[in-house]
Order: sequence, then structure tokens, then C-alpha cells
Amino acid sequence: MESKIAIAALGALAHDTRLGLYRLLVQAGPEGMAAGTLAETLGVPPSSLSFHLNDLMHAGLIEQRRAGRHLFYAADFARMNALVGFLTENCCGGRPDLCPPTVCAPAKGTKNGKALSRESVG
Amino acid sequence: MESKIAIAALGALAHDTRLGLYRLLVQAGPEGMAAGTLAETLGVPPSSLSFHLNDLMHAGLIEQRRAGRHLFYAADFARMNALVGFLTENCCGGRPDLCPPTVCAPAKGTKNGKALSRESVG
DNA sequence: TCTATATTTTGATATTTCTGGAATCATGGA
DNA sequence: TCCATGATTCCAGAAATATCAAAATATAGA
Repeated sequence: MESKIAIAALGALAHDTRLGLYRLLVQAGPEGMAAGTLAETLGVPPSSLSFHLNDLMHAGLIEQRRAGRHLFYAADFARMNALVGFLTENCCGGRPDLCPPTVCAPAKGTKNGKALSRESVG
Repeated sequence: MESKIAIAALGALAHDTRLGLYRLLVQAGPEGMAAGTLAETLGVPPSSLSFHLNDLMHAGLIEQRRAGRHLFYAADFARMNALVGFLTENCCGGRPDLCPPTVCAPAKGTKNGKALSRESVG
């Protein structure tokens, strides 16, 4: 049952538009952004935007809140943290100390845009 | 270009069989497991197994190595760490200190099987 | 109510991904 | 060589996803 939740989240993020949306919302923080702003920023037709926002919501990765005529969306950080925990669960049989240093270790120095660039991906 | 890499990794993990494979390999550590053992453990037909292992390899999430007649697969932890960094990059506009405490924070207490269960997913 | 704005839902088509049996390839041992 | 084992590739049908124009819905203000 838990893995279904994880698969929904991973599948939701595994798409160009939705990944862009999610990363925008991570940057925006708890305040989030209006649908219209997101559509404009990413250049996505309104119907497509709704489709993808809905996908992210069903996956529990973002939340919706109304402010007048605008609908704001914000990232749900707890879900992401839970997802990462699920993926690395029981790493090295639960004995990460028996593994090489870089294995089972959390990412470092990745809060400012250095992640997944050439040096870490090769 | 970077986001294509992330999408490949996320899409690879967003599938029941592949997620099961990856999590098995995370537990197995750097030594990895033989294809046959994986097939038997998950009850997947050989052709399907190859298909999915290949997907994970193309996504850079696992590596292959031969030992006699057996092919061993092992998780590539650096790629996972880079992926997590990419997803949480520039969180709260790069000022996580201005956000509530649980936002932008790395997952905690998730090395032993507690992640993505009811208390963290709600 | 009427109109304008913001967003979602519908629906039909196009594209991609998944599945697993059969054939093929690679290795090690007799 | 020949055979057995371990694993991959090929293939075609089945299933799931993506796209976006058009219609529908929700809200605010005159």
C-alpha cells in the first residue's frame, strides 16, 4: 500500500511539465503560486496545466488553496521527505556503517543549485 | 538537460516492479544481487525483468557487473543523492531559514523502515 | 443579474509504456 | 566441441498517458 503512494509521487514527478511545476513550487515555499502564474511561467495551455496540477495533487505532492478568483498551489514538503525515506529505507541491510562512506549518505551541498550537474552525475 | 536525467530516474522508479527492484538493491548494498535472484524474489518473468533492469540502468540508478554466468546489479547511490538534491534545489528561494522548520528539511529517522507510513503521510 | 476573469472538465486522438512467450546470446564445464 | 545454465532481445498485442481545443464551472464586481 505504501509503495502505491510512492509510485504515484514518482510518476507524477516523472514528466517535464510536472517536474517544472513542482520545482517552481519548492522555490516558492509555503505561500505557493497561482495557477495562472504557473501557466504563464511555464508556457502551458490552461487545460494542460490543470491536468498536471491535478496529477501532482492526487500524488499528495502539492496542495491547493483558494484566494478570491485565484487558486494557489504549494508544495507539500512532508510528502517529499517521506518519499526519500521510503526510497533509501533499510539501506545496506540497515547497517549503513558497514558500507562505504558515500553509500546511504544524505545529499550534501544541494540547496543552492549544484545538484545533478555534471560533477555528480558523470 | 539535467531535468531529462531526473525525469528518466523518476520515471524508472515509478513502476511497481522497478521500485521493488531498486529497493531490494538499496538493501543489498554495493555487492548487489544476481538477475536470477531478483527474478525469483519478485516473481517476475525473465524477459520482463531484463526490460525493467535495463530501464533502471539507462536511468543511471543501477549498475551491472558480471560474475561468471551471473550478472549482478547494484544501486548507484550517488545518482539517488543527486536526484534528491535536484528535487529540493533552491528550496524556499534558497532561504530555508526563512521557512517553517519542517520545510526544506532533510528526512529524519528513515533508515530503518519508518518512512512513508501512516504517521508521515496522513 | 450580467459580464469578465480564473480555472477546470470533457472528449477524442496520438503517443508511450508494459507484458511475456519464443528465439537468441554468453559463459563454464565435461 | 557439445551441452546446460543464466540472462537478454525480439515482437506484437494490450494498457496507460499526454495533448489541447471547446465547453463548463466558480468567483468578483458593477
